[in-house]
Amino acid sequence: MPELPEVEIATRILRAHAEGRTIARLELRHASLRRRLAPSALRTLAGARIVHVARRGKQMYAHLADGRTLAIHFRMTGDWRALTAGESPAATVRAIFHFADAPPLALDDSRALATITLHAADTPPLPALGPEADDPALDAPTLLAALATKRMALKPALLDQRVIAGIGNIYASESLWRAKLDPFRPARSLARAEANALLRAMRFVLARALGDPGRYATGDSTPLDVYDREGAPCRRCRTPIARDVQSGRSTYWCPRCQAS
DNA sequence: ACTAACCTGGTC
DNA sequence: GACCAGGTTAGT
Repeated sequence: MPELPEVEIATRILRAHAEGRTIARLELRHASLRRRLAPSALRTLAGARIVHVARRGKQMYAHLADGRTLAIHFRMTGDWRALTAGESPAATVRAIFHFADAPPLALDDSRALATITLHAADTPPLPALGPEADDPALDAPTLLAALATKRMALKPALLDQRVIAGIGNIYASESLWRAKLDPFRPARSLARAEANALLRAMRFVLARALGDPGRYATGDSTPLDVYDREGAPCRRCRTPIARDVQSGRSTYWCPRCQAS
């Protein structure tokens, strides 16, 4: 489930439930989470107040009143689930925020790959991330400069969070289709007009997904143009959509519209 | 620059 | 039973 639009919605859920609240206890129900947050660190969270919830790329941050930061990353399958007091959580619930002054909030993550990490006040959380796709300071020359440092093909380069934070496997393919760019071209081969088209395409597909009320919950959602559509006709030219693997990830594209 | 690893669950 | 999955990182 989680690519950037889903993480943005999830961040809003976390904010609504946790911002301004005091943590009574963070319960970790999976060994992989306990490995990253030792019991001693976990204990220091009792009584901590969450003053601000933010998102950077696919990462959620809960900033604590004492200056520390809890970083939550869903990775492949996470989602928040509000629990009613006393409700017994599903087997796929890997962590539960118990609040002193609000109902509990559970991290439901079937694959158990999500991470929760705690960062000291003077330690900036986690890896260097590139600009957000919607950052007004991000323009074609900036994108070109980031891509110029890469030797790999365009599509895997877009998955590097240092280029643009938040672009995942689905929207990398979707953006390249919309911009009519060949995913296999060297990342450094883009012309400025192409970088501009790519930037606009990324902003369009992300905004469309974020505005789609059916995308996060179950039910109808805007159909994707290429992702998971191998063999189906291209919505522009009817050519069958192709699938290949780049850097171990599926790439979907139209061999005709996206030929270089 | 690719592969394995981290994990579980759904689908063929 | 085998293969696939929206992410990231460590190792080769």
